[in-house]
Amino acid sequence: MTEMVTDHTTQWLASADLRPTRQRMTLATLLVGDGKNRHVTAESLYDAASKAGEKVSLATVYNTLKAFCDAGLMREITVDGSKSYFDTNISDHPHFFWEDDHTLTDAASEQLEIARLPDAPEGAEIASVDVVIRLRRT
Amino acid sequence: MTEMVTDHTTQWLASADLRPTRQRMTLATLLVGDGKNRHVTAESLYDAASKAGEKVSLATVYNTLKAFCDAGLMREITVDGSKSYFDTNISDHPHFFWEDDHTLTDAASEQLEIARLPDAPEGAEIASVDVVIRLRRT
DNA sequence: GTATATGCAAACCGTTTGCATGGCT
DNA sequence: AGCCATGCAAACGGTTTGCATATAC
Repeated sequence: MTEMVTDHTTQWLASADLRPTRQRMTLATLLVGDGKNRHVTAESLYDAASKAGEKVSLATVYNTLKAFCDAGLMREITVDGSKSYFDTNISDHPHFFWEDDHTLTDAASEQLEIARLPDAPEGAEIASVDVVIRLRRT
Repeated sequence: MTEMVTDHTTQWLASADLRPTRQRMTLATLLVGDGKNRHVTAESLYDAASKAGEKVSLATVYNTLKAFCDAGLMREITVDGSKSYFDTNISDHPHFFWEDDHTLTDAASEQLEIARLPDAPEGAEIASVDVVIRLRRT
């Protein structure tokens, strides 16, 4: 009888029909291995993989993050013109952006209440509403 | 007796103690000459100046936009990872981002009502809250 | 005259791509 | 076997910078 054990990370990849290659498993484990949400840049994830002793090229990190986003497993967040952030939390929620160290964290979506939103102009519909709360350390 | 005429554009520069050089006057006129708000990228402003027959280098457009932002005359808006947008409307207000043609327009701030905002985490204070409403043409 | 702005081209940095190699099914 | 993923290095696009020249005050 075949063992049917599939951990969280394996399932995460399988749910998007992405082959569980060594590199993808490495990155996916770093991203969702512990079930927590994470915000990374290509560089930070590359560094994390390198520090973990895993060999992945930076181009593959970029390609993989893009693949994860295309597959709906992650979301790309635009907060800083100079680099891209990727979020494992794909639900609609606001973000804290720490201006001092250019870090991104989640804000609880229940704590944000938008009572009224501008109407979409003629011929357009709202695709999404991005809320970024910029923080300064006191 | 000296003529004291100072038009809107001249005053705009003067209010920020910026020397009214030919290039700055050219760009400032394109930006606020008619009193309307405008959203530009370095490239779009450079093109506008070129089409108007004015000679300004692209590097100067970048430097000038940065100078205008540093002086508090404009605001840089982050909506698209790949380029920077600059807004002549420095008041706090939400933006529409047209995903189809990567264009930025203002949304009326009176139409946005945020009833509740997440508390800033320990040791931090809210610097600003950016709201970007992404639009898709229907 | 002196400080500052400009132009140019080269440097920069994050990201993407082409192509040859290697791995998954 | 066949398709897809990977790695590398080169290309890319937006932005910045160093330095010589020109301009405002």
